[in-house]
Amino acid sequence: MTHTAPTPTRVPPVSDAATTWQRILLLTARVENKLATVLQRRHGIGLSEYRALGHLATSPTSELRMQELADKLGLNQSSVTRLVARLNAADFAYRDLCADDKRGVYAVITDTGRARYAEASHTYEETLSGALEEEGRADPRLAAALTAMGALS
Amino acid sequence: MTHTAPTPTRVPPVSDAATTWQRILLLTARVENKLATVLQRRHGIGLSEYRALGHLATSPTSELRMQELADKLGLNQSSVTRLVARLNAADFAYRDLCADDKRGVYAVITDTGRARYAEASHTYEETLSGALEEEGRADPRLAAALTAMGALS
DNA sequence: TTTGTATGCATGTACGTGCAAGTTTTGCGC
DNA sequence: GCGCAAAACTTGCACGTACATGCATACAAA
Repeated sequence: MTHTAPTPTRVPPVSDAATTWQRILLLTARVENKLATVLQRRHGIGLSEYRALGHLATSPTSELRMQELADKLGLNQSSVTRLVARLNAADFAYRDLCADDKRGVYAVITDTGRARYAEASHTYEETLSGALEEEGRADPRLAAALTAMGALS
Repeated sequence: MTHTAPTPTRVPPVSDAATTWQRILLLTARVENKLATVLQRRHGIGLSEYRALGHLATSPTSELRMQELADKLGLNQSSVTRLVARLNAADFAYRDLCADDKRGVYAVITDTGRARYAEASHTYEETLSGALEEEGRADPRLAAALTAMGALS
């Protein structure tokens, strides 16, 4: 008889769902990376900063509670505390205490912040749709999915 | 005539592509978070560790060059240096020098690592498909897109 | 061989984020 | 009114990652 090597654990095969999920993650990583790089180079702001400004700028009152902003960004409270601190340091936003609920804090966008966002949004939109089109060309199945979701026209 | 407030910059509307992209990001954040939490709680390993083990385990030689691993994971080379160091500390992998190219380093999975991956993969696969189904139910357009890509059956 | 350049990693450092703990305020039951 | 849990933030700390740099090796040209 032949020697049997000390059998290493059999590893179950990777499912289609997991494989596809990996593709999705690599896609988002590439796109997010490109967005971050371009935004930083051309406008000197990060991705979270940009998106925070976007939410604040499109708020009817130009302000948002910290927790609201956290939810919209998919970050937690403490991250938003520091994010708003950075925006404040750059004069893109300031903190304002709620009169009615003294626990609450509003993040309010400044005109400077609004202007910076307006400039950057052109870059952001262009870069995003460009990147998505490119990804779509490289993977027709992805293109179909993105179109179905409204990210590609 | 009426007073005109000091006109703040007009902010261009957010495109459909950007809105959809945000939905995709929030989706991936939720799913990745759930995966990370469950994997950490039930098996004591992080997401990057799990995926690295997966790539190593499914490699025909049970090993990968550092840079290869970085590409597959969507991380950069320095992150992988530290990732493999963590795997090494946990006895899930070890570093092996290439004989032919003395610059090169292989990350090699151990039987312990392979076993841990095999255990965790059940959890991972279940959690992933569960999360995707749930997301799909909450958003039919997303369900269609995920199905088109092969992530949902 | 020697020189110059590229490749493959490792290390120092900085940054953004999450978690846990702490503070202040609110609201509720009594 | 009083106590007390919950809510809204902030802060300390640790972790994972990226970028820049450095080092050793490989390769090509002279």
